[in-house]
Amino acid sequence: MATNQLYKGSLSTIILKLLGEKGRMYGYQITQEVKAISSGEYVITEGALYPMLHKLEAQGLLTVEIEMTGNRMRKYYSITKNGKKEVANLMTEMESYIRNMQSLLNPKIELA
Amino acid sequence: MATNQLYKGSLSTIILKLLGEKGRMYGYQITQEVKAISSGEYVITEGALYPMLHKLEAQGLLTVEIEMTGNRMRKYYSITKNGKKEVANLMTEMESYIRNMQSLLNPKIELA
DNA sequence: AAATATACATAAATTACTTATGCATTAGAG
DNA sequence: CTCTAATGCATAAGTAATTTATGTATATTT
Repeated sequence: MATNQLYKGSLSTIILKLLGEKGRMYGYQITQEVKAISSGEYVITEGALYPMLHKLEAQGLLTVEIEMTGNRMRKYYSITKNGKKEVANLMTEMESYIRNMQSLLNPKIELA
Repeated sequence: MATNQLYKGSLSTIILKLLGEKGRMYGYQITQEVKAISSGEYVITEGALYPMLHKLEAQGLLTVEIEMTGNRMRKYYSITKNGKKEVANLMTEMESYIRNMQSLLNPKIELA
């Protein structure tokens, strides 16, 4: 947290893409997965995560199933058909953003 | 311009990097340059640009020289020594961000 | 037994931005 | 030659994605 501002605006893309690839996940699991993949460089705060999950659900992009593990609640989220459409748009925007940044900044990034 | 949110947080990096490379530029010129390089996909609004230039100047990262072209004012900005240090940090953050996004959004393919 | 990790949640504060408005000069189109 | 668009600066109000702070409860590790 309190890292850089660049991650602003990418949270919904990350959540939807992750759920599209990995199938259903619960909130806490998403934070751990993202932290691990980013080598600890992107830590999703709970204050950002949960409102975003609720928003994406309200928009019909995610559905939720509540399950109990012992006495502990987990809310498993899955991507919907509309969510898949939306993630395609968001990915296009992200690719466009990265391309433009590379043109503007010429950062030393190895492209896939 | 109601485009996407991804550009949030990258304005200072873009301005400082551009000034570091191209030498001095004035505000309007920066907007045109960025619009051109991004094929019109990133349009810096004046309400974002001018306050940011003032902020970077206040932080000692830019200096300004006012010049008149006929009766029209131009404020030419140049990067300072501290500005160059800062842009190096910002570039590292940007590279890190892009790398992490590529990891998060382009999942590794399992090879046989 | 106490601290840390897991797992959810929301409210207030922050902040980078968009939108809107304003002023003045110069170039170009009709 | 007149009017619109482009050039060039500026600031204020509103928006929204976040951070920070706080809360509750269970499970695990030290």
